[in-house]
Amino acid sequence: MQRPSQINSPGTRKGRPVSRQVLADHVYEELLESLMDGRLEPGATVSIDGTARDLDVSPTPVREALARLEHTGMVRRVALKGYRVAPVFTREDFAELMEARLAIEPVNARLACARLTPERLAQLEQAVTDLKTAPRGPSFAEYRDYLEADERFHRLIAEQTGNQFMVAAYAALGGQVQRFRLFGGVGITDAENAIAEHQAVLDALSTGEPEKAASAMAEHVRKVRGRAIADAPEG
Amino acid sequence: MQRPSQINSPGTRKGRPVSRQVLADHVYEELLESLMDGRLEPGATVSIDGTARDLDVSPTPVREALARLEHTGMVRRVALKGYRVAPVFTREDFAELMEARLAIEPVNARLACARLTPERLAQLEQAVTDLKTAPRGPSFAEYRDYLEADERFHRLIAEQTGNQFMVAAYAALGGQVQRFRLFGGVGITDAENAIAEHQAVLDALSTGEPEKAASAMAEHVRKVRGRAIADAPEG
DNA sequence: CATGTTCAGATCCTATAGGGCTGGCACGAA
DNA sequence: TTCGTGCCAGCCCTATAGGATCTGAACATG
Repeated sequence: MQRPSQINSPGTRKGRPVSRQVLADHVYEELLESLMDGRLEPGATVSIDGTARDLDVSPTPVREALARLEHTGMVRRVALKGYRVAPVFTREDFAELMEARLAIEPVNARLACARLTPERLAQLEQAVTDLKTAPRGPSFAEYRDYLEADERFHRLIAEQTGNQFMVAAYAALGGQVQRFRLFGGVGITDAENAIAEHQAVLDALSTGEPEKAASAMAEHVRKVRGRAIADAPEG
Repeated sequence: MQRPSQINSPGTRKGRPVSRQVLADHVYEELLESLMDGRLEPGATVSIDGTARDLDVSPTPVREALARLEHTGMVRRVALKGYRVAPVFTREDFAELMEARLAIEPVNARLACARLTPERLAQLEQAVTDLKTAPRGPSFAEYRDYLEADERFHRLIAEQTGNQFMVAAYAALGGQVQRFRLFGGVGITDAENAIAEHQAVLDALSTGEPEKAASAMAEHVRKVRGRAIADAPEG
């Protein structure tokens, strides 16, 4: 084997990392990052052998990583032909996503309200703070942190429901990823408004008002949809 | 290679099957069936090499199939330790599932109502018919068709929303599978009631009443929850 | 008896080899 | 010029080999 043990080199076995890494995990994260950074554009083919060469591993772990990615909808597979990055996000896709978020996220907000713990609340506040302080320059890289904080806020609320299935349902929307893929299709010109809306949701949660949190979340999603459609460069 | 080409043997190349099979797909379906039939019990280890031997294939396609299954929540993986069938469905898990279904399925029913096509309606009617005629004997095998028809009904409604994300969210609930895994935890003693409730949803859909369809679906889920809790053998 | 060590078999994980198919290019014929 | 044919490189897919790691049992030690 060419790469004996970058992971867990024999000399450093003290305490042992809680969750050891496997090459396929590394490949998975690498591919995910490429997808979110836009280095892999929608429609591009993702060659198994090619990716293996790029990352200097064998095709086996790449296959495993891609099999997992396929289930997220980020890449699509055609038997005996290989993987492709999922096609571009159309306006209709966006409308569908917002419709689905509108069905799920207000419920999450309501449920989260009941089971909110102080430390969880602190995490939410941190996310909103990060939203406010994140740079918002013109390039993609400068929006990365903003988008990450945005996604983190919504994901935290899903997790705070304490309901594994609501988390799974939220994750099925491509939470983390769709947000990134939207960039380019609809620019982010609504930061100030969006921050205020997040703050409103947070306030309702911290004061323990479930219905208010739900309606604030619903309003947020609706407004995001409205602004995005207004900003959409093509029709 | 031991198994030269069961698939696409060179002699039979006429027209070519539209979607050729790959060994990993076959393994995936085989494992899924084992899981649903209960041959693989919750908590049991799923050995990669062992499965490969059983199915007479190499470990490579087995790894790929398991990587896909992991993302469905049916099996869990621990790095360097292997895969296990997901633990048993507890009462709390069940409560969470119902809570999530209550958030998602009525919305699906409402959306489906708007976009219902005649052929789609026919498929729904077929599902309800199958529910009525399926055998309901004492053993698991005799409930298979019933459970399948039940799941099909709900999945069809999700698909009829025309919203890919609602379909994904529904699928995230483990639609197909959780139902099967419940067996043993909560018996199916409510067939007659459940059929009537399905019929009510179907009626509302066929007469084009979105709100009525949504409320009928909500009532159905709530009643399923109620009956299951009443039937639960342990608590 | 309790606890730590050693060892062997099973298992996971990765690399490599090779078969089969696909797509593109060159080359030649109409 | 255009079309058809053959070749070749690249890719997907599966099998196999072997190193790394885990597990459980036998064994030794306090």
